[in-house]
Formats: sequence, C-alpha cells, structure tokens
Amino acid sequence: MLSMEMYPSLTLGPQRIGDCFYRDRPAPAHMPMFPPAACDMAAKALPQRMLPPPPNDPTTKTPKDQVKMELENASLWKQFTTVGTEMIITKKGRRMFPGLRLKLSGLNPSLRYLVLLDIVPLDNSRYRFQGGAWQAVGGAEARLPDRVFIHPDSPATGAHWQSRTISFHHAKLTNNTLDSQGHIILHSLHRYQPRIHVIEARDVLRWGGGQHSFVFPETQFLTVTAYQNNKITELKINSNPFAKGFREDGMNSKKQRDARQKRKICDGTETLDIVNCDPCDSTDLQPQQMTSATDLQALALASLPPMPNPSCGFRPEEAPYQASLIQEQPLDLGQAFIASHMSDIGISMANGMQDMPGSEVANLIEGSDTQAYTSNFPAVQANSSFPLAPLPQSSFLPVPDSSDTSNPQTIDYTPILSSSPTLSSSSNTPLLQQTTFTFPTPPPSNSSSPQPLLSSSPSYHTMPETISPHTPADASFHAPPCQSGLQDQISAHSLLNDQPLQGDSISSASHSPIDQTSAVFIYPNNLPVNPAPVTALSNYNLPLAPSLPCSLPTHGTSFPFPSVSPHMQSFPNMSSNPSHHAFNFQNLSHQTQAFPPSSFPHPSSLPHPHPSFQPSSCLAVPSSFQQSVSSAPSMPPTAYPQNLANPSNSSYPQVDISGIPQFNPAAHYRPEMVRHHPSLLPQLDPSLPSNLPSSNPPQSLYSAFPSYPLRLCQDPHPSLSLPFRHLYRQHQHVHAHPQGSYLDMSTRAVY
DNA sequence: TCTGCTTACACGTTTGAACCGC
DNA sequence: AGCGGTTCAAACGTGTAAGCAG
Repeated sequence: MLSMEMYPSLTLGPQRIGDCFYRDRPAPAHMPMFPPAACDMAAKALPQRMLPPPPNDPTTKTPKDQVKMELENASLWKQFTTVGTEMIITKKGRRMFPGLRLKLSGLNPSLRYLVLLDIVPLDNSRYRFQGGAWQAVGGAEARLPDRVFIHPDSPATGAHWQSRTISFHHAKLTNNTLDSQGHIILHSLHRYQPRIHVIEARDVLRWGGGQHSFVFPETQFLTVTAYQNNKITELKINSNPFAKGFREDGMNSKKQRDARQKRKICDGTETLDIVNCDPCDSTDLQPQQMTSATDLQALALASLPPMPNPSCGFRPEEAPYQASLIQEQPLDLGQAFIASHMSDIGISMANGMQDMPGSEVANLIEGSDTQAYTSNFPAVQANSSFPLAPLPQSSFLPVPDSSDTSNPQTIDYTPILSSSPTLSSSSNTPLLQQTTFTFPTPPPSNSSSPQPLLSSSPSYHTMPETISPHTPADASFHAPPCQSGLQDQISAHSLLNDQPLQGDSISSASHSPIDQTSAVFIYPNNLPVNPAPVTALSNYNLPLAPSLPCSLPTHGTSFPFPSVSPHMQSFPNMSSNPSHHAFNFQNLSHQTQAFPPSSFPHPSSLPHPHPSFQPSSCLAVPSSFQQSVSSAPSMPPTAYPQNLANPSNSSYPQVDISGIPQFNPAAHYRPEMVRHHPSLLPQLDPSLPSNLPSSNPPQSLYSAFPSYPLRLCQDPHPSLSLPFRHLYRQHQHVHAHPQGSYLDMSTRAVY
C-alpha cells in the first residue's frame, strides 16, 4: 500500500538503537530484528548529509489539522457509484473517468506540498458482473506493484494548490504488470479505492512535516477491460467529452455504426463513393460517417450534423502546464529521492501522532460527533448496484447532506487517527468506528510539525549513483549482525524469483489461514485463485534487500509487510501460531477483535474472520484504511451487491492519516539505507503503527495484502525547481533488479 | 462453450505548430 | 520583431466489436 509512510528521520539518537527492534512491540515479546549494535553501526555510517535538519522549526508548522480536500466532481462520481463505477484498464494505459478533481484548503500558502494519488485494492476479491450486478467470485489476484502518481505540479506551494482545481485526469490505469510507462497497475475485475495524499515538502530535498491522506468512498471503482454494465457505458458516453461520438447524435452512435455496418455489407468496401451507397441505406448516409477522401467530398456536400450536446460534467481542467511542453523523457525518479522523501513523510506522520495526547483522543472518540454520523448514515446505498463498499458501513458512516454535492465533506481525521492508543486500548468497536468517521470537522491536531528528514545536500544531487541499490554505498549498511538466516533466505528467494512481486506474497499467504486477520492475510478462499507458491518467504511481495537488514526493524509494526514478514518468518511457528499476531501484527489482531466478526459466510473467513469492513477502514491511515479495504473480502460475496455506500450520501469524510499515533516520531529511518535498498522503502501506507508504547500496542492497520510499496510516477515537470528535476534523473534499477520493483518511477510525462 | 483480454477501428477532443494580420 | 488570433493536422482519448486465448 502506498504508504508514504514515513521513514523516520535520520536522527540516530539512543532510541534509534532500540528501533532496530520493532519499536512498537513489547521488548520481551519479540526478538530484536537486528542487533542494536549493528544498527548503531549502520547509523554511524550514515553520511552527515543524511542527518535531519534541526527539529522544531517553526517555519515548518502547518495547520495540518485544518487541511481539507473536496472532491469537486463528487456529483459525477456519485452518479457512477450508484450504478457501480467501472474503469477501463488497457495495456497502454487508460485515463480515469470520471477523473479526480479536487479542491484543497487549509494548507500553508507558503509551504510546498506534494500531491500524490495512489489506488489501493478495496478487498481481496475478484468480481464478476452477473445478473446485472457485481458479485465477488473468488480471491483477488496477486497484489500488483503499487505505484503512486505524483501530481505534475508537485511540489507546489499551498497557495498554488488552493488556488485551483487539482486534477489527476492524466493518471492512467493499466493492467500491464510489466508497464514501464509509470501507469498505475491494477488487476481487472477488482475493486479499488483511489487515495489522495498531500505531503508537505519544505523543499525538494526535504519531505515530511505533514501528510494528509484523503479517501473519497464514492471514487471507488471496479476495473474492467470492457464495460460490463450498460448503464456505466451510457453514463460514460454521456459524461465524457471524448466519447461524444458515441452519443445518440454522434457519428459513432449505435445507429450510425449499424448504418456503417450495413453499408459495409452491401458494398463490401468502405472506399466506395457514398453516392453509391444509397441502395443500401441512403437515409443513414451522413457526411460524418465518411472518412475516405471521397467521403470527405460527399461530406462537403452534406449539411453538418448537429454538434453533440456538450452538456457533460466533464470540464477538463486547465492543465497548469501544457502537456506538450513536457517531454516524455524518462524521468528517473531516483530511488534515493523517493526514499528520502518517503522517510520524511513518515517522520512527519509519526510526529503528528506522537503529539496526540491519549486523553484528547479518547475525548474525540467519545465525542458527540459519533452520534451525528451514526444516525445519519443508514440512508446509504440505496441505489447502488455496486458491491458493498468496504469503506463505510451504513451504520457508522456519517451521512453528509446528500444534497450538498458541491461541498463534499472533508473531515480531517487526524485527531481521530491519532487516537490509536485509545483505540487499541478499547475493544469497543463502535467507538473505534466513531472515531474514524464521525468527526464533521477536523479537531485540532497536535500533530506534527513538519520534520524534514533530509538536510539538503549537494551531494545528493550530484551523486545519484549512491542511491542505487547496487552501489558500493550499500556496503556501509551491510551489518553482518543484522543479517539473519532469514534474510539470507529472503535474498535467495528474491534472486531465485525474478518476480519480485505479489504473486508470491499473496499466494504464500494463503498457506497460513490463521493469518487472515493478520498481515499475512490471504483468504483461504483465495487459494484456488491464487495458487500458492511455495515458500513462506514468498509471502512478501517485495524482495528484501539482503544487505539492509537493519532498516527493517525501524518500521516497527508499521513497517510494510514485505519487510516485516520475512522476519516474522524467522520465528518459529510464526505462520501457524496465532500469537504471532501480537508480535508483528499486534495491531491487526487487536483491531480484528474490535471489529465485529464478519458476516461473511466465506468458509475460509469464518474460522478466522477477517474484520468486516469498518468505518475505520476509511481511514486513510495507511494501515487502517488498508485493512478495512482489504477486509472487504471478508464480506460475503453475496452481501456485496447493493450494499455499496450510496454515493448520493457520500461525502464521506476524508481521512487524514497524518494524525495516526502509530507513526511515532521516535521511529527513525535512515534514508540512506532506504536509498540503497528500495525494497525496504516504507509504504505510503501509514498504517504501520510505530512507536506506541509497548504496553499499548497500536491498532493493527495492516491490509490484507502483504505490501503496498510506494511507486512514484511522474516526469520532470518544467515547473520543478532545478534541484528537484535533478533528482528525477537518478538511475532506476527497478525493473531489472529483483528487489528494485519497489521503486518504479515513471519515465513518462504525466500531469 | 464461456469468459475475459487484446486489438483495430472510427470518431471526437485536445494540443501546438504554422500562418496571418496588426 | 513582437503579439494575438485563427487554422489545421497530429496525437490522444473514447467505446465498440471482432478475434483470440485459456
């Protein structure tokens, strides 16, 4: 999951040593992933330039708790959602329609931000359109490499973002797992949920300080290679200007196409003079239908057909930058660049959460807001033929005024999320749900002040090579003590399997049914669909960097599965012993308990019910959100149809993951290490809990999928500052390297 | 045989270079 | 030479349908 999660800052204080363990784990409960000494050594090996900037920089303070995002074309989305949004995916990449058109507010006008889009699975199911509705028919395909689409304006000031509509209509979806264009790779016939992330970037070299993630439930969709629902087709045609030709009055309408077909049959060739077509269907002959030279002549003689009614909701936003101006040159978004930024982000999140007092959280959770949403939500999903959206449970989602489409609710959940400790301590599901969804307005957050992770360093720009996983620089991090047998296995596994990805992870996960509620999650039912491979190691999508064992522990439970899992594997009975949840996925197990057992009849899920979708899943909180979305599969397939939250009700609050307490600032990542080991990069998904007191483990927010590696897709935008663009030129090792799949920087221009 | 994916196709939209006039 | 407006063709986006593969 894309968790731009945060790599903890580079601060290598005493706590850093402890970070060699899963920091949020009770020490006695688990073994340190890596010997502190080794980690310490690695820390010392870090170049000075990697050290974080001075803390408490007032200039970085951002009213993150006030950051809000609105889905500008929410009404359009809702129209589609009521029918069941389908998105075409093609090998070459297909744009999304409707597109994501957003309005941001609450940003610090003077600070720079990155706006990212990622799309995460809503559940572990594969769907089929049967009987006029979508039904889950099996397990999901292996998780594909996650990619992040960086808005081309990034980084831009808060003033910039707030002064215009932010559109991601240039983002493309593909089902080509080998896509090298930087498109977002998705599986066909799966359900997905787009997420928007706003990340503070003090400058091109320093990300972090604040991250806000927003999820609009009405934007979830099913991927298809061909439209299944005629209603969707009609909606698309009527709404998308590019499809005007297929409208009733268009030249590519059914009527016209039939006429063409008729002529074709009659004449046996399309090149004939239209005049000669009369015998077949003179009445249908329209100038518009002719494309040949002769046709054009005829066209000149005919009256022009009425222009298609341009009344569509689609208003291509004015691209801030002309596409033409941007060369589709490969942009090497250096791993170091990404890694470092991710680290920054992670830090900021951690800080924000850390700052949140438990009492405040509790108050928030138990606030009166809860009732407000709970009482309103029931109206949901009246018309939707869409499978149940895992996100909002009707009884828990706040129901914004459906009539107010122009003002989608934007709720900052920072405080809510930051209340993780409370959540974890409380098994009260309703409370948890409340905290997740009920805040109509963003409560003040103590969260984070921006924390730049990386200090600007000239060398950073000039030494792209050092970023490469293959560079000698890695050597400094090869802390032998950290290298466990498991690591070796992992490495071997990675090497043996050129396919770094998910396939393995998911399938392998299926081997341990017990893990359904844990990070290892694959639904047993998925087994048939996802034949499991082989080794436990295969559970992890991302190949681990053998040379960087120490980086793993720093993530704590919040660490992306790929990294974590391998270590878990090293523990005896890890896969079979439920207790291991407490170890690495304590949060998850806890959350599972908090949630009511899934009603999902799914045989496999019954024994180990995956948490049914809870409002918390709406939490963009990386983990929480993911889990919730991932947990969707736990819902009975039969229950899906018609259960989708009704978009009309929607304006579901967006989730601000920045406030997640799990992301404790205490946890620090070493960007350097990250750079050299792409596979260890944190996922954008902040779901990973981090520094909660060991006594009070964070709620588990793990998704059902092993990992959500961050993949940034963008091209060097002219608007980028020089240094920023420079970063994009860094080498990529992604596809070629078994472990490099983690970073898949786009080499094309995107907007 | 069925389902799903790929590809070619036709049409409309977008984009930007070329052209023209001031 | 510079600027602004218009024209036009290529690129791109779109849904459809045929063909193919499993």
